[in-house]
This record gives sequence, C-alpha cells and structure tokens, in this order.
Amino acid sequence: MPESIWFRDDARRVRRPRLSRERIVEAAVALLDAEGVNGFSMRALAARLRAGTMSLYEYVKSKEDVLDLALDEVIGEIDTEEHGAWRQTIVHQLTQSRQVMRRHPWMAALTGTRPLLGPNALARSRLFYSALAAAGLSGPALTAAVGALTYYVNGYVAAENTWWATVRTPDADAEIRERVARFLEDNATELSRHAHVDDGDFDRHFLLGLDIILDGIEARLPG
Amino acid sequence: MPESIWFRDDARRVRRPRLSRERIVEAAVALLDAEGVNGFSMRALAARLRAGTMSLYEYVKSKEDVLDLALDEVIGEIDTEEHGAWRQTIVHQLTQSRQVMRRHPWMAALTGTRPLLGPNALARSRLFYSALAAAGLSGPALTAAVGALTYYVNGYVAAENTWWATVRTPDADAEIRERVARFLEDNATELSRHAHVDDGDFDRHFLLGLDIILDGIEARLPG
DNA sequence: CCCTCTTCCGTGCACTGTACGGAAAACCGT
DNA sequence: ACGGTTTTCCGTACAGTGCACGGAAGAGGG
Repeated sequence: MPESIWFRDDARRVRRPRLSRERIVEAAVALLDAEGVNGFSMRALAARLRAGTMSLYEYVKSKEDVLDLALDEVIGEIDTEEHGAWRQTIVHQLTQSRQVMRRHPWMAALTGTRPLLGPNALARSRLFYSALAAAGLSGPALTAAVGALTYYVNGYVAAENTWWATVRTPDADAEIRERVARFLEDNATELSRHAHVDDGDFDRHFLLGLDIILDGIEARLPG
Repeated sequence: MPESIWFRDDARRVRRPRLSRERIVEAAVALLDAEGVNGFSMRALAARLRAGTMSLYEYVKSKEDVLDLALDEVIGEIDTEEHGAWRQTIVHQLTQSRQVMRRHPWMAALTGTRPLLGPNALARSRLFYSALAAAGLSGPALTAAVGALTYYVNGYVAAENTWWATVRTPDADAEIRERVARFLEDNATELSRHAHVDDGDFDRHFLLGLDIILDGIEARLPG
C-alpha cells in the first residue's frame, strides 16, 4: 500500500535536474536587466539560482555562452506582426526592436561585438529580409537596405540608452544634469539646440530618421 | 668652470616626469590595437610603459578614464577634409571614419556604451553637423539625418569587423570557415546569397547603403 | 637642513572566470 | 537488492583583475 503511486514521490525520482539551460538563461536575462552587463558574473548568476557556481558549467561552456544565449533569448521578444503595406511592416518591426532594446539596455553592449547567429536572431533577420523583398528589393540593394535600417536602429537605441544612463545617473542629481546640459550647450550648439528632453522627442526623432532611410529605399524600388 | 652650463646636466634637473597622460594614452591605443579590449588591463598597460601599475593612477582616475581618452584619441585620426559638393564631403568623412574604425577594431565595443564627449569627438560631430547644414538641412531633420548616417557607419563597421574576426579566427582554419559558410547558407538564404567575400564587397556595400540614406536626405532638402 | 609637493609604486583586498577532481544521486543490468 | 555507470552538483584552487592605501624617493623652496 505505501508503494502505491499516490504515496510514492515519483516526482523526486524522475530525472529532474534542478538546473537547466533554460533556467540559466532566464536568470541571466533577469540579472542583466537588474545589474547590467558589468554587474553580471557567474557567481552572481549562480547565487540567483541558489546553486554552486561551477554547476552552471554543466550546461554552458563559458560566460560568453551565457551572454550569447541571453542575447538571443531577448531578441526572441521582438514582435514581428505583418501589416498591410511593406513600409508599415518595417516600421512596426523596428519600433518593436527599439522597445525590446529599451527593456534590456545591456543588449547594445553585446550586439556590437559578436555575430548574431542564434535561432531567434536568424528568424528575425529572415523576416526582415522578406519584408523588404516583398517591397520589391533584391540583390545588393536588398542587403544594403537591411543594413542601413538595422544599423540605424541599433545605433539609435544605443545612443538613447546611453543618454538616459548619463542623465539619470543618481549622483548629485540636478547638479550633474545641469553640468551636462551646460556642457552640451557650450560644445555642440547645433546638437543641443534640438536636444532631446523627454521620451516623446526620442520617439519622434527615431521615426524621422527611419522615414529618411525609408524614403531612400523607396526611391530605389523598381517600377 | 665645472658649473658652466655646458657641464651641468640641466635636462636631468628639469621637472620631467617619466609618465604623462599623453604617453599613457598613446600606449593604451597601441595595447588596444595589439590585444583588443579584452586583452587590455592596467597591469599590461603599465608593463608596456615600464612603470608600476599604480603609477598610472597619478594621471587617470580609473581604467574607464583611459578607455575614454584612448577612444577620443583615435577619433582624432578621422580626416575631415572639405570637398566641393556636400554629398562628397559627407561620403569622404564617413569613409574616413570607417577606415579609422577598421584600424582600431576595439572602437566599436566602446562607442556603443559610452557618451562621446571628448574634444575630438565633439569636433568631428560639429564638422559633420555643419556639412549637412550647408546642404540646407536644419532643425529636427538635421538631427535625424546626422543620426541616420553616423549610426549606419558605426553599425556597419562593427558588423564588418565582427565578420572578419569570425572568419579569420585562426582555429581549425578551413574547417571553421567551411562550417560558418554552410551555416549561413542553410540559415539565412537571402543573406548569404549576397554575402561578402572580400574587401571589395564590403566597400561597395558600404557605399551603397550610404547612398540610400543620402538619397533619402536629398529628397528632404528645401528647394 | 628641513619642509612640502610631486612622482612613483609595493602590498593587499575583494572580486573575476574557470580547470580539476571528488561527492552524491539516479539510472540500469543482473 | 546490489554493483557499476552516468549524470548532476559543487568546493577548492589558481591566475588574473581594478584599484585603495600608505610609504619611499626625489625635487624645490625657505
């Protein structure tokens, strides 16, 4: 009777490792969100999982691996819904990209230095190519257009995040903010005259730059 | 007589510190060029200068300082000669940017994550703004155009460097190269069909993407 | 000759990634 | 029920990091 299924704790006996690659990646994203890429360490990651540091290495070869996996994981968050006109599809995809990169500001530090070959990255890339191909582009023009758009988005959001990180720095508060503002006003007149002051400005500028590039692309469409 | 100027060794007595911020920055650039941003450490930098590690801290507050200074230093290498037509001036400046970023591949890892506020960075920025202002742009359109162009260049060269670093990796040689090639062919059909295979391809693609953006800008010029 | 100031740097601390090898647990064949 | 194999976990250790601290060595001025 005690060995009946209802009393046995099979759950414990089934091969159920406490750790898994999925759990590690999930915790890594959370840690990166909370502490940034500098505050990210294998020890801290293990602590967050209540595991020994070296246990992680059963599932990944190195810290680099974890970063690659975490990056591809959040790239998977980008929504790629189709819209009617190709231009709206593109704008939507890139706006989504921007939002994900703002949710995970550490992405910029990684995308610039490593090839994006994870499954999610490849999937977004394919979708993006096909959206532009549907517009009528092909060959080198297609490749160039994809490049122009993706590099613009990445660079824009990286700069945007850096800006917020600089201004929102919780030192001396108004003190620092004031100094930065004066500094920019003195040193980069044209730049500061149209400087960003709130989210709305960033939104508008983002879409404006996007429109410029899209105009250039449209001019190159056959027919 | 022995105390005559010709016998005294005044050069030795003149305050002439062995180290200086300039020497440190110069050595830092050399070290970064040789070892990349991962191989860069304060100890290695000091060794290169035949100095004790802590001596560096007499001239800089932190490693971050050194990186900021090194980055602004190489930004200063960008040549910003004027050309007749605004479009050629822009193309020239950005081509120069690309070349400098290829000479110092570690730049990409830094530009994405820190504000570029050094004197050289500000100077290039101003020149770039004025080149586009001369074309007739102003206000938010000017800011957006500058953003679209600079982010494109940074992103493009970062990707380009990553590509070369991946392909040129001196492991297993042809083995790895073959695998990467197959991988791309399988996973990103459109991408690999127009993949880059040599410097010439990168040059052409770079200019092509640039032209697309410039077309978009030109369409927006008043008059 | 002392006093101060600049320059240099050895030592030490808290922290990093990860190689290695061992312990414990779960599975399998008998 | 038991020995052996494989999987999971992780403590220890090592070489490396950035940099705080405090002291030494020298130069300049009184």
